[in-house]
Amino acid sequence: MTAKGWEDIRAEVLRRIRARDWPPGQVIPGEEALALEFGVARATVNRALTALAKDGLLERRRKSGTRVAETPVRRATLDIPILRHEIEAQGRAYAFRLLDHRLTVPPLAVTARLGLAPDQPMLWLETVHLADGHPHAHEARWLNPALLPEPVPDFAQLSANEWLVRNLAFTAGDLAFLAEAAEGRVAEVFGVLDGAALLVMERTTWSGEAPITLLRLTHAPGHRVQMMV
Amino acid sequence: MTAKGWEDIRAEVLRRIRARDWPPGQVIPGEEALALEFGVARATVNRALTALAKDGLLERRRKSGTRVAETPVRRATLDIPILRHEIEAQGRAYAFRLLDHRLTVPPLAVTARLGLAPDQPMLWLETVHLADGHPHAHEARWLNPALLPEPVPDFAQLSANEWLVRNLAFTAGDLAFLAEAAEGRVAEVFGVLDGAALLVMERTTWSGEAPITLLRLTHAPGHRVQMMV
DNA sequence: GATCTTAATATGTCTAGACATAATACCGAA
DNA sequence: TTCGGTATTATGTCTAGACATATTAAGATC
Repeated sequence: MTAKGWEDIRAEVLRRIRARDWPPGQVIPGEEALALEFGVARATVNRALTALAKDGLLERRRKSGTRVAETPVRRATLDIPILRHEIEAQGRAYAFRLLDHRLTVPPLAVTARLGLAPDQPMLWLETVHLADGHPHAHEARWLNPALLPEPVPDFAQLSANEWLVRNLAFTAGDLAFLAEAAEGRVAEVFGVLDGAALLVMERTTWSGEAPITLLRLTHAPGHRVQMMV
Repeated sequence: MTAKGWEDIRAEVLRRIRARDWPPGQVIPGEEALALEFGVARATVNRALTALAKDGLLERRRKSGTRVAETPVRRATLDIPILRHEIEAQGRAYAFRLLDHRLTVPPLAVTARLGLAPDQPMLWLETVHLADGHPHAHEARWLNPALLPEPVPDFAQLSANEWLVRNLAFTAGDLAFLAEAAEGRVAEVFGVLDGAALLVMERTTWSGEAPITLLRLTHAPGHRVQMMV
């Protein structure tokens, strides 16, 4: 076992985990011991183990040491694209149409989720994104008006998403996928019957303590969101 | 701007990117220059920039230098849980029932997707996962029998997913989410009408060149798959 | 002008040693 | 026994310097 770089060490440790030389839950030798065994500096071992820990295969704690994760959690990563780029990357023409926009008091569920006062008005935007003229996704968005400049940008010209990406830094956010039956305007946009199964992506973003936006993106029928593991 | 650790430097560089001090596409100062500016060693700057590159905010190339990514791709990570753990973590009782299992030739779409000979039989497993006795997810799985030991594990006792996680290392895989209308046995399992919108996770995994399994996990109505950004 | 060779350069990684920090183990006092 | 304080320990991070490597730019040759 001639280990030269940190990736070799990473690979060898991974092999031992998979081969059950170091079974789940077991504490593995410390960095110093491994550095000695592999004939490298401790920093090199550290880099390899840190990488494995980031991938969820090891759990590391000061003083306790490093142990093999009980449940080898697999992590998948999703690149959240700007819709325009996603569509143009497929060689299709992108366009969008702003269906509705107004300042209004959102439902309680929305303000509660964002931690805002229940009677505070927010900017409501409803947009349909088109690929080669066909509806690709329906976007329903609540936007915190406190974070917008005066005058408010013209979201009929520049999509809210792109404006946000370019102008507001977000520090935290979460994202969920769910399936929902089409109804009302969404069904109408996609030209499907009420009740058709559609994939919805829900997203909230925050700038420090201040909520930026709550977004529901309903995809066209049959759409798949692909991730790499 | 007193920068002490690599995370401070990461934060400051991020701030400059967002503030458009360094606009998209622009080459930023080299590591040596930044190390000088921040009063740290080059390795510390390297760590910060490497982290930002992994997050998709910078693009780095030897000799060319480091530039701000044109499209600030956001990456979300999904921890793919073992269903039993996910359910038990919510304080609910986990159980599963094997509805069907047999060795049979899969449809063409399956063998084509996995790159196997079209007439090669595979192990078909249909399972329902229960939380507190209520159906939580319906699992339909094709499994490559060439990778199983003799005798074949008893998947009525140990769920196929857990057996795989524990015994087969996979090197690659992909994952997709889609919405689908309930029908047949799936509708029956969840006690919903045909046509109800359900969230489906499709997953294929490989061990080197050999496909391991193709899985369709249909979630209970209303289920949300949550990710952190 | 076109192609091959060579030098220059920014990032990638390693080392040896040092100090920081979190978490545990130990021990003494109430 | 229980509660705090203290020592110990493994990981986390930094430094200064070095060499490796990919890639581009410049130069030489045909």
